[in-house]
Amino acid sequence: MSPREPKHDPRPPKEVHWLDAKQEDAWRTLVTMMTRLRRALECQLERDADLSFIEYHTLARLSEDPSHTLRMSDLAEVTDASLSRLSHLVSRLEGRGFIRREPDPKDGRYTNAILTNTGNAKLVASAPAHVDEVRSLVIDEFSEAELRRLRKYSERLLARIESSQEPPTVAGA
Amino acid sequence: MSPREPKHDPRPPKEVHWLDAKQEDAWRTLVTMMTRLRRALECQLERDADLSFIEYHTLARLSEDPSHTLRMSDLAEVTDASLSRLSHLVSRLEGRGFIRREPDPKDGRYTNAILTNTGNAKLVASAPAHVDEVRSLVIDEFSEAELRRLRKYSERLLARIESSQEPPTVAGA
DNA sequence: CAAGATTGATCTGTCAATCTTC
DNA sequence: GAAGATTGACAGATCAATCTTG
Repeated sequence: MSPREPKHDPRPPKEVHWLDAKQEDAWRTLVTMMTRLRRALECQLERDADLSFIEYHTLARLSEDPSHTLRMSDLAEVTDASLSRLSHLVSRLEGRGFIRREPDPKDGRYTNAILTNTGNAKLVASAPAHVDEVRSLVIDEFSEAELRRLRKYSERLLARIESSQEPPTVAGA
Repeated sequence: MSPREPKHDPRPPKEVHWLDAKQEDAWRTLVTMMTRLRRALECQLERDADLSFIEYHTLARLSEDPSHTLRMSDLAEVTDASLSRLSHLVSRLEGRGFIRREPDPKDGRYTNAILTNTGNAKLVASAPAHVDEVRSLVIDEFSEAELRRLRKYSERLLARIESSQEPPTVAGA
């Protein structure tokens, strides 16, 4: 059933290297934290701004560009969304008047997503409460040094994830 | 627009306490890490076991009980799911033969979710590859001391989240 | 025809009823 | 009637086409 079952492998099945108690504990705590932190933030935004986490960040990333404009594909990258998900999502935000889309005049293959005045106003109105929440749930808990360490740990995890997703290299290449 | 706009508040609008560059950086890195780690694990499980993260953990939590049985409400707690979400989810797992449900004989208000032999076999077949992934993405990156610190940080965040969700206390109570 | 983007079908999660048992 | 659980309608995400532009 498992694709990694060594059916045609002459070696005996590998012993599974289970997590020990401390590792298991650390892992579960991390998973629970990630789940609940995400949920807490989603709830705050939904309640106070009627925006999902990713909708908020879509508006936020657009607002950071001097011309309040990003290509759909770039916006997808910075929001960690697939282009398909972003396209659906931007359609909805467009329907609410927060974003509009137009083809890039330089190259019609690209679509520019543009933050409208309404969208910017929405962000400005929503940001304070959200920043308060991020502060009170995360930032205020840690000293400067701890926050640095937390960032460093996150970066190390990100590096692992990235390298695990690189296409497999050809042996001997 | 924002519910926290002090429309009828005589005090001047509060200055928003924005994040400074380091805080912003730490926060974004943490968010990105949580997003991508979750996605990496979801993908591994989907690919190797045709299970979502929460489906896997539903089977796993059941398997830890000596009688491979938990009440739906308890299972919802340990998987961090709403009862409604769990009910839909268990229906699907039941359809695949991994779980069955029966009313608690002691008290018909409760429903017991029971891991079937098929479900247990599925878990046993799926666990090694998943544990490998957790190891290679997370556990192997950190020393024992670092892992302890990571757990501690997560616990502190969890404590913040919990206390932020307590019902507001009555002043003077 | 390759890259960017959209679309539609399907699946999963959420929310607000509803049902059941004590 | 209260707690546990389920249900159905709806919103959102994913995946595999499909469409468009250069």
